[in-house]
Amino acid sequence: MNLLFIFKRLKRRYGPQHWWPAKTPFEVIVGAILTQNASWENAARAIQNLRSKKILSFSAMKKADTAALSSAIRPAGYFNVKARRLKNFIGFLDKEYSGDVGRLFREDLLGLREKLLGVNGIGPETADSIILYAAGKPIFVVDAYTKRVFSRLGFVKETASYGEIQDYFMKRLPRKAELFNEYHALIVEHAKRSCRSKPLCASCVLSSSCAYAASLNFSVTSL
DNA sequence: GGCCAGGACACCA
DNA sequence: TGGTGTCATGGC
Repeated sequence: MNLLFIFKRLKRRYGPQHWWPAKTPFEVIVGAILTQNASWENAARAIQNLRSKKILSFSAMKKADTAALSSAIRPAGYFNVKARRLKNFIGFLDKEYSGDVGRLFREDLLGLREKLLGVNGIGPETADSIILYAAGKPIFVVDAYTKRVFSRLGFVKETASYGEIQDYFMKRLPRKAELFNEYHALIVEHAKRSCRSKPLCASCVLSSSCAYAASLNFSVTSL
């Protein structure tokens, strides 16, 4: 049982996920910030508000004041914080790349990651989501779902850091953006359907008593 | 009414 | 380096 095998089973079960749900790379970036510790549904509401208020572009967002932004993105939660974070990114993009996302993405993967992490409000997961889903560069995105599912499976420790989990995947998978794209999306889809309960659900994911695991033909003993 | 959702950061020891 | 408090809406 390896990571590619799990990927194939997840894909067979859930099908292609077509991530990221956005129209442009800029919208991916906005969405990545808005979905921080929020459901995608709420982030999508906030994006729709930005769209209808015509502040879903670099130039419009640059002109908009923070109060207008925060008012539009209320449904995503933490709206004051996230409005500031959007502004931080806009300021960074303006200053260093003249507002051109394409120029930003011409940085090599590690350079891009370092640049993004330098923006206050963009942490590891948000940076990697932007790199993978907006820039199309191969980096594995780790989120709470990834950690929950794969620590339960015994692949990584429950206390593993973001970097440790990311290394675990990237050392064992071919470095292909399409694979990383689909894998992360499938983990999210699977976890949303089967792993919501807390404390850790013993029957989650790969236990033979888990309906979803059974549907995937997984079992802990076959690991 | 409580818990959770595709985190990140400031602050502290 | 690691732990804790904070930010906040909307669905179940």
